Amino acid sequence: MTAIVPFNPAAARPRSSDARERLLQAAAPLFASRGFNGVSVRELAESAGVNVAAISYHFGGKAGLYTASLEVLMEKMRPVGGPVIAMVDQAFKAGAPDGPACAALMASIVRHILTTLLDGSLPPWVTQTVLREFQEPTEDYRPMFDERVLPLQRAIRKVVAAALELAPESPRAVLASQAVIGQIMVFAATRHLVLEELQWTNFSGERLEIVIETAQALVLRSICLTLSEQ
Amino acid sequence: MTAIVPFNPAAARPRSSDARERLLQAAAPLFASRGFNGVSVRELAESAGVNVAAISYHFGGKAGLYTASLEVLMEKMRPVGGPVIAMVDQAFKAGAPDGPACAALMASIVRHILTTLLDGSLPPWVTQTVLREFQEPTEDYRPMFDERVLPLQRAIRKVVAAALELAPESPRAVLASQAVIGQIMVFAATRHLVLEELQWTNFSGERLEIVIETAQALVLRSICLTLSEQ
DNA sequence: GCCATTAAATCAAACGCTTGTTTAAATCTT
DNA sequence: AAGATTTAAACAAGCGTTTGATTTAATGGC
Repeated sequence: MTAIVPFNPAAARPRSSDARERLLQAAAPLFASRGFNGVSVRELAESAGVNVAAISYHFGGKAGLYTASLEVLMEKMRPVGGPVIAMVDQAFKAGAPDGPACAALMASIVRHILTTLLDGSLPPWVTQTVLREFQEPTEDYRPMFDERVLPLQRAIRKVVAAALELAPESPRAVLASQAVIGQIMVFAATRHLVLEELQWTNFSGERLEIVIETAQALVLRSICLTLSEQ
Repeated sequence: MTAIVPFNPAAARPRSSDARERLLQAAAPLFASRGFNGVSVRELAESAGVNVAAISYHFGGKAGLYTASLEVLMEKMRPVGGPVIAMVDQAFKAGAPDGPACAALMASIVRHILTTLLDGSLPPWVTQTVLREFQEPTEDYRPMFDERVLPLQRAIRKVVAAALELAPESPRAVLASQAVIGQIMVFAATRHLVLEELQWTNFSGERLEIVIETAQALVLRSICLTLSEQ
């Protein structure tokens, strides 16, 4: 009569708990491609090779599994924004950097974000889910957004504001940095369209380099900067 | 036993067919905010104030209603891309325009797109649905994409390629135009985030003007152009 | 002008099926 | 032996769709 209540995700798990891990791994790509309502618990269970009841048992229900899979997904996003934030903090440690330093910094940011997003090391369903939550947030998403996405936005805005000599909180700085973010993220958001248009199959190697160089050139020009080297 | 088969959308509708119109109007916002699987037929019917059976009767099923509502939605998108394509065609009638002409043309394009997307005349669920289909296309969407979105992309690419003196089919032109499209569309895609960040409630009047001017400045600089006037 | 005729549209109710969840027995692990 | 885990089966509720009767609106013969 009383429900078995083991679903404490943080608690030390006494056994190997095979099913839990298998579900967590199988769920994310399915949710990513068809959304929460587009996937049934039976499909999730079958894809993970476990019994349907395992979902309620380990996660308290379908919604709990979604939340948990969203958390592991956001963890995978850490290498995208983390280094960028660190780089910006470092550069601004001794006051706002000058023009050439800003240019070099922004070039590194563009390269790092596009590399981590496009080079294939990050599973495609990660960006897929983040973009979905971006425009149609579930309530679970908000804290992750505040923790992961917003600091990245703020970091980029600092650089843009410095380059354009604007106050970081001014409307123009907010809008300009949003435009810059759009310039970069569009390649992740429309990944398959770009690949189709160029008749490419992926962004590896030389092709990624072309994307990065083109994006760098446009981003830097848009905020009145150029790379001084050569 | 044989099904009544009146669901011919194009055929002249003999009667007023109240329910059909009411469903079509109620469905789009619901589908937009929660997706095809997120809305039930009973909810659709109740929201439209009609009987559940009306959906199967008039559209052949829930999927048919979705397709139909996607069509009226794409029709609402016509004023966004249509004039842009016309403007570009006009400007390129006598060969590629020179620098200043390109700058003026691109400035007009940015102004037109941002105005139609943000000034509130277009219901918010229109862009919402388009962006959703963009990254998670249903099969109904593809022909509409080819008809509406692709020509707009091509038109913008022509201008970008002309400004950067690249062949319109070259990878760099494709990528650069995609970055420009990202600069513009990011304001529609992250509409609520930008509003929240600026503590605005909408993009009307003076505020829209700031957005347009900022976007124009960044887009033009990114493709090596400036407005000659003043 | 009026009333039977006919087809379209609407309706409440039920259809078969899938959904997410729960149960209680069986199986593992220590 | 005892608790954690897995299992097949069943659960109620909701799903999209269909049914057959009823209402509505235009038509044609008189």
